[in-house]
Amino acid sequence: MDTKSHLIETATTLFQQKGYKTVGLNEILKACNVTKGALYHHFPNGKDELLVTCLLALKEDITTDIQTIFSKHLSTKDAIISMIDTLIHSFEKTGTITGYTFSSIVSEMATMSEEVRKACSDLYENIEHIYCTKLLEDGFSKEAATAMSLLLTASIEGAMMLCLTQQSTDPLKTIAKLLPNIMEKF
Amino acid sequence: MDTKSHLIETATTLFQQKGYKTVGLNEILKACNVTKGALYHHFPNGKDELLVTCLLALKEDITTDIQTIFSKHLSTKDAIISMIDTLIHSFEKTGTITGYTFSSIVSEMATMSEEVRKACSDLYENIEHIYCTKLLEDGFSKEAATAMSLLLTASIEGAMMLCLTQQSTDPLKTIAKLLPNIMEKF
DNA sequence: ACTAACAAACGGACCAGTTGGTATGTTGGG
DNA sequence: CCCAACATACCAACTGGTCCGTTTGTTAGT
Repeated sequence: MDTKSHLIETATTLFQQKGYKTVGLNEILKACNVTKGALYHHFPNGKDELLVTCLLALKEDITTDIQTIFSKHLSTKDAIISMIDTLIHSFEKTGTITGYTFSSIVSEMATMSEEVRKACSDLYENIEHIYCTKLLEDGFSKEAATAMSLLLTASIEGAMMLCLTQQSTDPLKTIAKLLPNIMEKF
Repeated sequence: MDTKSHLIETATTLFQQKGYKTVGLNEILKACNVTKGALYHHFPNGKDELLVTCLLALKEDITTDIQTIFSKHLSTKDAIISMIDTLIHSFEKTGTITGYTFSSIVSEMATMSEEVRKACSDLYENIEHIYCTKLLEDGFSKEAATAMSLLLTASIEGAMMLCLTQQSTDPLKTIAKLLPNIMEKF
């Protein structure tokens, strides 16, 4: 394979595994036996240009991948289930999630210490617990409350990520309108 | 205020704004006029210990904050709306989201270039578009499909973050069970 | 009341290693 | 001959971290 493609593939994997800041140029270079001269020949603007190239290629891959899954299934429901299933299997196999999102690249979570991971996990647990308690007061069943509190946590967390990337508060606003409707129907 | 607290507060803010890896010790030190000797006196294990301390303190703050909001409102619905509203206002005021989540700390999004942000934004747009198209085929109205595709994107994205922090596939599994139910009721 | 002893709380120089980036040299195909 | 495609050597800037000296406050003994 040509040097440039080799560089992109290796860098993409490393970025996904460890995050952009964590991965140094030398690490990428060593991983695919390419010298600095070659890198700056193909990417005159250095690391940043390499990242952008990786993201653009990845975007195409992910989009067609999801597109394929959706064309295979009749309803959105089935497609979503199949898609999440793919994610779950990938996680169980590799121990991390790299597909269908950029967050693994812009997140340093994978490289954080166990203590840090635990602190983050504890926070989400606290939040979910608050939600769950209130939902039980609202009259939800135990199972429904548990599932719903997770949906609340996840969708708000995800909406925050979307707001940051879009530089807009629209995602949170939409979620805020939708979640009450959903809760009422349960 | 004592040096240690000062250090924690300054570091927390910087970590939230720029991400852990991006912020150097010297930057923190300069920002609160503290020397390296003082830092390593209070945090013998250096940067990592400082981060963990920040996270633990932040966890308490966030938890009690959300707890307060939830105790003020009668139903979960009202509490969630109020909470998201707080997030939206905070975003509109400061230009970024730092509250109620750790993702701003473990994410490098804020420090990424405009090109990178755009690439991420485009990916989410692609994904949402796929969802939306399928939902319209399913018979959803235009507004419902738009809102629902955002909920799907956000909740899956959030669930992935939860899986990474919890080192478990449970969040995605729960979401996979819940989302079909929700889609059917619309 | 005076002081010796000790420790906590720093201040700041210094360190090796690594970072992204550049400048120059070499090579092989058209 | 020329130019793309590298390779090599090198660079300043910065990274987190260590070491040791100094100040300040507290305690204990006489």
